[in-house]
Amino acid sequence: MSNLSTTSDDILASARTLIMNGGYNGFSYADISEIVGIRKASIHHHFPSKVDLVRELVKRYREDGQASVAVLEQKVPNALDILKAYANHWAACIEDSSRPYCVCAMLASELPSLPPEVAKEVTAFFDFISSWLTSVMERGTNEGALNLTSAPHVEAETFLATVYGAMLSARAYGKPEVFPMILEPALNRLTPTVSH
Amino acid sequence: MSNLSTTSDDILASARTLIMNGGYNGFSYADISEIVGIRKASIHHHFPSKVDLVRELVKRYREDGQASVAVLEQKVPNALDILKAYANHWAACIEDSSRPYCVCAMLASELPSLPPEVAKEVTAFFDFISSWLTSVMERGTNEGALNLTSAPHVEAETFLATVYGAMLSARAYGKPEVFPMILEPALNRLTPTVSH
DNA sequence: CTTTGTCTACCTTCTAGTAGGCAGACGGTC
DNA sequence: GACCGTCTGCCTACTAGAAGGTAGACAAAG
Repeated sequence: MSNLSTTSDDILASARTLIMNGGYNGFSYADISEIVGIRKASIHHHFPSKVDLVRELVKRYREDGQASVAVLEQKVPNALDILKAYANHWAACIEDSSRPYCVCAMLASELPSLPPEVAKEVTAFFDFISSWLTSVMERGTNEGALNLTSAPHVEAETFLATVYGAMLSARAYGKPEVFPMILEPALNRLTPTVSH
Repeated sequence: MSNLSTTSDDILASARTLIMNGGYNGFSYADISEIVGIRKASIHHHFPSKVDLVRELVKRYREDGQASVAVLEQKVPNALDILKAYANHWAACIEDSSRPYCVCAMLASELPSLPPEVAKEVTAFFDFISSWLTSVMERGTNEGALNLTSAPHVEAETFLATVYGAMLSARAYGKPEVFPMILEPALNRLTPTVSH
């Protein structure tokens, strides 16, 4: 296993945590420097500018998401179970406060004030999640695993908005349990009625 | 009409716009200074510190919201119509990009890194909106104006999450039309079936 | 004659970013 | 195996500008 974490990985990991908490303007190279245990100038060696750093961070965040989704699709055949797994992923992150907020949700809310190179990557992330969820909705309704009341892409956007809205509410109230409280009825609504 | 805008009102108004775009750490006294046409030091005369400024801003934002809600409740008797009016308010703000994002949604996402005095006011805003929406849901289901499938407070949180999630999506995609696209089916779901 | 609102001038700390030095690892040549 | 240049990663030391904030003067209004 050559799974040793490199310094640049450590830098990206600490930046991810910092952005999750305070957004793009809420952290500095000095903050990363303290966490990683390296001097500011050394960070510039790995990522010449802050834009380079965050652009790379979001790019990897999206690529990791794409990889996770691919694994999930292979392991879980049922479309409803996929949506549940996605919701549970965030529920767990919020519950144990390991990653209680999506980096791209944070950056999306700051979009208008973000450097354009970073903004582009953030938009690309949302395009990815959106088209993936749409494909899950389409497949699920075709296979009878999902009960849709609107067009698949509308259901996909609704589900995404519910997840991200619930994430924000959990943070605003400081109550992790708000997330599953909102997601449970949302998933029930998508569950086909078994008996009839 | 003594509705002349004072300097401190101008400061608050420009700060609101700046926070809407880039959050708490995304603006400075220098930015306000440029917009209002006044020196930095003069802003400190009105609001000694940045915390004072934003605390007052959020406090007024909540008070204005409470006043608007009171007017709405008096003018519109039907609970479903109230929810529609609330959704339409945001749809209009997003459409004409006058106030395309809620100040408190912006600040809530930054909550962990916010000065505690500001965080307190933001939390108070969400508590207000939440309890208001819960009361609307309760009244609506009692009067037969709303069709709820979960407990009133769960429906309230779901509705709030949908609105704020849809706001984020509209911003992330740069497409205002995403907001009404998500809200329409959400409101339909709450509409009682007329004939049967 | 005090209060209010503005100004200029300044301070300290933090910001992203740069210049240049130094030590060790890598790879090739004799 | 000894020698040699290059490359990598980190360092100290520095810069210019922006951040939030202060001191004190001034003018107008009550």
